Amino acid sequence: METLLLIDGYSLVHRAFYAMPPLTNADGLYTNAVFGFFSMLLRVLREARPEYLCVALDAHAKTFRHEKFEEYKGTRKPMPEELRPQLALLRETLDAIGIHKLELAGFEADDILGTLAKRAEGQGLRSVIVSGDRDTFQLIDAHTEVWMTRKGISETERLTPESLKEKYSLAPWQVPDLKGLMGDGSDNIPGVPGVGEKTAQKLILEHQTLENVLEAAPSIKGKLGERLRENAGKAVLSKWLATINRDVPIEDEISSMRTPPLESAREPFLKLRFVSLAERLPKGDEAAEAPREEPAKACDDGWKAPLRLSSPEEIQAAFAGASAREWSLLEAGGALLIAGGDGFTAEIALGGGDLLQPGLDGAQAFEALRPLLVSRARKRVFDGKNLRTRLKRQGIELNGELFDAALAAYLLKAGQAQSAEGLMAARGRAPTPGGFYALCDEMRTGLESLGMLPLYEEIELPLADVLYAMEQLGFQVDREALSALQAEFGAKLMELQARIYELAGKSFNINSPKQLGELLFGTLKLPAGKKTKSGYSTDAEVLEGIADLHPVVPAVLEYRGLSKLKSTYVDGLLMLSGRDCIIHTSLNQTVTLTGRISSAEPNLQNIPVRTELGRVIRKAFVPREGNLLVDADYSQIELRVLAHMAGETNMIAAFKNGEDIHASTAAQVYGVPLNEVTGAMRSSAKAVNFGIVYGISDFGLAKNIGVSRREAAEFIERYFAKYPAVKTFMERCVALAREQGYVSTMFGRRREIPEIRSPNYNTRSFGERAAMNTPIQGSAADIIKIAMVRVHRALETEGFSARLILQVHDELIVDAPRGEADAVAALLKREMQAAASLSVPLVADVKTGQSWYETK
DNA sequence: AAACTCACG
DNA sequence: ACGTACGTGAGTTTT
Repeated sequence: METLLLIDGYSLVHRAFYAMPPLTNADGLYTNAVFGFFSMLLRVLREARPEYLCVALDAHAKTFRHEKFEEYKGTRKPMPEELRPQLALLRETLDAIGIHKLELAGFEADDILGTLAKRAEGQGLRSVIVSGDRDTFQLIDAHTEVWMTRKGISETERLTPESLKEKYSLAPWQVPDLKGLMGDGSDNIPGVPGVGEKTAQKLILEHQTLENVLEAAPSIKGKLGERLRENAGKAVLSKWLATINRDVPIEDEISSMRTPPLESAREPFLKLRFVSLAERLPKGDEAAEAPREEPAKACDDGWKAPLRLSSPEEIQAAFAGASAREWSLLEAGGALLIAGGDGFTAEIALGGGDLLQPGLDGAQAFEALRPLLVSRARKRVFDGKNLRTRLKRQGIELNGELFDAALAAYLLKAGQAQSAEGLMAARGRAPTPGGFYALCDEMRTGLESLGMLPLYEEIELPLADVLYAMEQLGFQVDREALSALQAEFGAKLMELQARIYELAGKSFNINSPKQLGELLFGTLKLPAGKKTKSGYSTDAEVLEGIADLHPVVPAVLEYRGLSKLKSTYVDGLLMLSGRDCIIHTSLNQTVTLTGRISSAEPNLQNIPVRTELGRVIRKAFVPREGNLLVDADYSQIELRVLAHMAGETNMIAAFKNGEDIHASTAAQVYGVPLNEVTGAMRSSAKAVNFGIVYGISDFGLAKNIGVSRREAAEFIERYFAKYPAVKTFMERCVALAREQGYVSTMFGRRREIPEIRSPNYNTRSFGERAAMNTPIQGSAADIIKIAMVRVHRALETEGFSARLILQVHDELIVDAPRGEADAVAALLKREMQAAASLSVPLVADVKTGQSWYETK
């Protein structure tokens, strides 16, 4: 019988941490917990010899199932500083070895273990669960053993139904009942106060279930009976908390969790300086070579053993007669992995400094590969935009049609940590050249079966080239204007600082929420508003609430605003613009859960605009010499998408008539003619429209517009009465997410929403709002991506030298020669409005200016 | 590394 | 009884 080994990752890492002396490696990194973990894993692997292996992790340090009992958590010790970084190290190392790991927001590792063990049984497998948590005893059955760590991690005790009965006089299913009575301090399960292990065991032995115990409580005498009666509710909840959920929506198949060859742990171990562990791995030539070929065989793709190339000459010779029409090219694990469609594979060790392999540096390797890179052959890569950027620096153009595994992986499942090694590991492939080549086939098939090939081929893949061009071109800034602002803001901040110290009667760090809170709510005794995890909140909302009570408060608000502007924007932009006065942002295509792109280093999608003080920063964003900025933004694209997707005739009519949508909503909801809508009415209608897009809740709306929750609820009700199709649409989004586990956009993009099935109210509610928001935000993102590809192509084919330089979610910015500006403005408007055909018009407004400030 | 705050759509 | 608006990235302080 085949075996599935299931590891309770964090439980063991914790045990290992406290069991091992606090070792650091040569780099000063704490690695004791990771070392202990793998030491234990190697031992268990030798004993269990599992065909399949999976490490379950809690998605968050905090356990969702227990959030309701925050008040009991006072006693929980915070995670030691030496441990926290090791959790990331553990994940990395698991990925590097190719060990399947699983974590799911909203579910604990226990739940994942329980679900997989149940599934394994259905597939005729035996399971071994390794954990330090006695909660897992409830998972024991005829096909499932639990191996409990002993004496730290140096031993494990194997538990079967028989040994559990013998040792604790307990059947596995009674474990939650027992915990319901005795509680569990380490897991924040309260239990019944005054009932410990011994009493709980006695009670369960006598009555079998918790419910029976409580039923019998009235006739139990003395203090014990009294406590049971008083804490019945707590006990029932504790039992529920201790019950492991065995129906977690896990997508990964057990078949994808093949135990990797132990040899693949050697390099990661050596990297961590775990020399003794590396030596415990199976030695000898047969062990070193066999696993290299085995996974390729398992993939049945007929790969030859990889050529190890270590000099430019070898590389050139190896590729001189290359004939494959399609290739894969991946930098991973310190090597360049290359496979050809004809079965050829090669590995080029990179990095120069490795102990085992001397290796070339990346630039040398790419230079030697130049003929292949510039050829028209098709290429499978991971993150083509990044590869292009790298190659550009050494003057190599990447030609040929690409398959981009990073984009494919993002479409298949947004939000999972992205690395080629991780992807291969998750699908049970060894990190070999052939493994990557085949992975790309698998992902393409995956996209096809989900109907996402058009989204991939017609939107994301061409968009990557557009984004590459935008990054390369960059946005010009007026450094002198920024320097002037730097001086101006700096001087003003000095003045404000002096005034604040005087008003406060002492000097302190105004940027420190802690010190500011002590001043305002301690020394000055001003009324504290919200609290944060660690003290009083001092955010703008709170400060505005007490601004009239002490003159230092408005001064602090002003200081805060100015300080933010100076450090984030003025100083930050000056630092990131070189002498050429060009800022190159990174436009990331695989970050957001909804399909938007994001901008970083610097983020040019959050340059101030809402206040005049901040807006002046946009005066420093200018076109190139002799050019103008042409800026076009979609008008109300999300609400138009909503009207279309919901098929809400009332709202569609308003858009068709070219009405001011917020005023129109106000007229509907307040039941007055359009011309009698007041500013206040429009403004609250606008807030409701926003709320709808975000996944409405009366609480959120009430907070935003400052009315009672009841009034907000009535407002929403009236809104839905006037726009019934919107209500139906929202309900359908939530229902779909619950049933199928994901929601979709107009163009077939998917977002998985596991939170919607969480037992935790907050987590679940979040899932519901995400289910309502994502189709809207995501469809709008699809549309502007289509527009970008269209605009980029139109500019090229129509012979303009104007080019796109930035996107800000519903806005496109083009740097255009003066003479082209009017034609480009028309082109932008035309292409953006034609990007999608909805049941409402798509409207884009275009403005031209000498700076970004002027285009608003 | 995490918390807090705040800039944008 | 509970308690959040959706999606991002960055600077500063604190742990």
